This record gives sequence, structure tokens and C-alpha cells, in this order.
Amino acid sequence: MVVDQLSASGMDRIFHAFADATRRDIVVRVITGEYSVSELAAHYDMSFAAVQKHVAVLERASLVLKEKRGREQIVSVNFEAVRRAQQLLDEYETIWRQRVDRISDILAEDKKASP
Amino acid sequence: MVVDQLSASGMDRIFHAFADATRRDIVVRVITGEYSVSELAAHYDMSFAAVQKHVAVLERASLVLKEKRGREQIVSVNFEAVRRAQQLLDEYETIWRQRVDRISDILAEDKKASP
DNA sequence: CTGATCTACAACCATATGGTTGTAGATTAG
DNA sequence: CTAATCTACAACCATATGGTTGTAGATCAG
Repeated sequence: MVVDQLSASGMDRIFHAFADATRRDIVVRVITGEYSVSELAAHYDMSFAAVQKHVAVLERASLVLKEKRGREQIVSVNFEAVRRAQQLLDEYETIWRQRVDRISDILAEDKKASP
Repeated sequence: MVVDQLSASGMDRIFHAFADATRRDIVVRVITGEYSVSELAAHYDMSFAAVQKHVAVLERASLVLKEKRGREQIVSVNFEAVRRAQQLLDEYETIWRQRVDRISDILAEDKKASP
């Protein structure tokens, strides 16, 4: 299992996008419903431009898409990118379990050796 | 479900720690085996101090612990912090599924309404 | 004891990040 | 047509990040 191409700047972007509470909050909103950029902006105590930048970070990470509808841009989640992050953490989980199992085996061997 | 306290700087740190390929690689190494800081540093094309900083980032995120052993510091993973990130993404998954189910229901209603 | 090794930490630098304000282009409402 | 709304983007600023080199304290090997 490869786990991670060292040049995985896609993963860099995905995790970086998650590394901010405002952006995580935006993700939850756009998972649950439809929001334009200005509707999103209304919920945060910062400028429209700042929220626009947060959306841009999510967009660069492919976590969200923008779809023009009239004069507004509707933000929606691209769950595939969320899954990419999930899978990476799941691979850690797999390696972790293998290691724990291996250590358990060693301890079991010990027990057998000195009863 | 709360999903995320907006002041979750712990999550910020965890995801930020994952947002770098070198740090993700370090995590894999210390999951699978025992490494001192200098042993880790030997594997990367950067200074010892740079790797030391990466380890510090992982440490601040509680993803790894350092344990002094003689003159070296052995780095080990704290899997609980990994699980925190996993759980957050799993909650997204839950919300996502609920939303998909809800949309499916609506579509099913439509079908029933116009057969 | 002496020298080599491992670590910590400071100082420094270039660039990225996260915020601001301001300007301008589309689009809609009246 | 005009005014209001939504968006995009540039310019700017303070601070954070990711790298470097250099210095110094512990610890181990011989």
C-alpha cells in the first residue's frame, strides 16, 4: 500500500482546506443545503471578500464547486474530495491496526515463552 | 449533532499537521516503527532543524509524542488525535448520507405524484 | 577526559495566509 | 434606464509558515 505519494499536493490542499473552522463550517452548510457566496458570507463576522477567499480555498481543494445561477454563484460540495481525505485516514487506521496486531502477537509469543 | 465547535483550534492544528506530505510521511513511519528525530531526519532532503519543526507541528497537534531515551527522543503516534480527524470526516459522511436520503425521498415523492 | 552525536532553540529570510478596503463588471428589480 | 445586488479581483498589511544556519546543552563511546 502506497498510502501517500510524496508529491500529493492535492492532499495538501484538502487537509489545508479543513484546517480552518470557518471553512469546515462552510462545508457543513453546503452539504446540508444550497448557499450562494453572499448567503454564506452573511453568517460570518468577516467581510464578503474574506468568505470569498475561504470558498476559493475549498474550491482549489476540489471540496466545493461553484455553479453560476443568474447573478449568484451557488456553492455545492464535491464529496469525492472529502472521501479522499477519509480514505487516507482510513489507511492510517489500517496500518495502525496491523501494528497493534503485530505487537499483540509478540506479546502472545512472550507469554507462551514464559508461562 | 454539533459537528464542530467554531473555536476548535485543536482540529485546526490536526488538519494543518496533515496538510504537508513530509508530515504525513512521518506519521506513517512512526505508526509502523520506532524512530528518533534524527533517524526521521535522515530520510528527508532537508535539514535536521526542518524535520524537527515538522515533528513539533505534529506534536502541537497531539498527533505524536516524544519520549526521551538517553540522548535521543523517540517519536510515537498518538492515535486518538488521528481518530478525532477521522470522526469529524465521518460526521460529514453522516450528514451527506442524510441529505442524499432526503433528496431520494423527495424524488420518490415526485415519482409517486406523477406516475 | 575528549570527541562525536542528538537535541533544542534562536535568528533570519522568503513566501504564503487571512484579513482588510476599494473598484469594477454582470445581473436583477423597479 | 437606474439603482441595488452579487461577484470577482487587485492592492495592501500583519502574521504565520517552512526553510536555512549557527550556537549550545546533554549524553554516549572510547
